[in-house]
Amino acid sequence: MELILATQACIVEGGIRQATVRKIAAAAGVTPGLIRHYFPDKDDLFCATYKFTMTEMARLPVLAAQDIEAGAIERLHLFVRASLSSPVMSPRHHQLWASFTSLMRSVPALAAVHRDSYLEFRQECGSLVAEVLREQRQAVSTRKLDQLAAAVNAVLDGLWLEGCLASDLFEAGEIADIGIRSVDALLGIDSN
Amino acid sequence: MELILATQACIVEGGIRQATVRKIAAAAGVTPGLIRHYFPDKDDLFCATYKFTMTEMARLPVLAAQDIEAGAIERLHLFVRASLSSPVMSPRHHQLWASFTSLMRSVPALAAVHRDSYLEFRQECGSLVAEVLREQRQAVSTRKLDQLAAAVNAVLDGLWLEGCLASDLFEAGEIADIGIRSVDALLGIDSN
DNA sequence: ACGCTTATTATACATATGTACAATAAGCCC
DNA sequence: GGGCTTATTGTACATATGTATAATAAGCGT
Repeated sequence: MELILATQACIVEGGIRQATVRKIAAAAGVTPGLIRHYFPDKDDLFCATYKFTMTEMARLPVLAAQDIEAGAIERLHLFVRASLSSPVMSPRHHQLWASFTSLMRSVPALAAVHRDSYLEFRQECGSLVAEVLREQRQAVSTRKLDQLAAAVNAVLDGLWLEGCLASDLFEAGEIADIGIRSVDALLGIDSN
Repeated sequence: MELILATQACIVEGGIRQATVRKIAAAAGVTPGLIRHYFPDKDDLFCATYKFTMTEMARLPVLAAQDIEAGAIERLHLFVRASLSSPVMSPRHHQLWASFTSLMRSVPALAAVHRDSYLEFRQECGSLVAEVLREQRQAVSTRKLDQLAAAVNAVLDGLWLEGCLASDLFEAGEIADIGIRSVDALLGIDSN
């Protein structure tokens, strides 16, 4: 666990390139040899760190959407706002995410982690969308539902990217506002 | 130019990690020393390759949107479809894009390239959106227009990501269809 | 043919890097 | 406390890697 946090720190500070076994060990306050005691090789450590990071990132939005008091639309809005606010939306998380996705091609295990977390997040989008539509007494085919989930997921991903990398172009909370309005538009909800 | 193409090939094949000076030179059919004759260092070669790649990717969508015969909405649709179809949307381009963005932190010059191409693409979105709104006699503030452009840009980015990485989950052309419907919804256009 | 610029190679070097392994320290159960 | 498992270190190695530089070939205008 210490090693995973140290790996995150190294990647955030200098990107994948600088995240060497030695630097990670130094950041964790141990010697390089220890890493191989816990992980068969460096890619395995990266894989564990990737998994941890994705879980960490999905936690807040999913938690926000579990507000049992709220209605479906409100829950979706909470989910969107949590996804498009700090700390989920941050240069730090983008750096981690980008670093790992760039390794998918050379490390198949990382591709599997990505696929898992992607499907999980998209399913969360799908559930929330489904509840909203049910609340609105709107019946749609599963295919249309899947497509709506993909679209909602896409807006969130895209705005998340913009927010992580160009937060200076937006005011505080503006991206989340755009996200909520966009999702409403996608689902045909009349905002205001 | 040969070197830039060789760099692309190496990154696509094995990711940034395997894109070493020697492998790039081998792919280009030259010796490693030649690279330093044209580029001060490796990061500079990466920078040039990134710029080339982004230009390459923006070409088709921008070209498609220049159809002078078509109306504003149709031009926007052509733009969306080109952005969300092969070859713009492909594992190849994703691998290139992901590799370079993961280096932004450690190579500031790459961050500048990213910022430029991002702003350019977003502005293209903005122009197309503005024309559609004008065609619809819909007046909006510049701020709202910027936000709409950001949202359209986000949907395109997000769907592009999904399509590059999970094309097996969609049928041919389905992502582009979703994109067009989503953009229509964002702009309040009644599809069909 | 000459001279100059550009293209290209060959070789070398210092260092960074992932990995391996034997040795030592620490924790813990009986 | 003895003995066993686990945690941790130190060191070594083979190799990959970016970079530097001198030497050579090629192109080309005059």
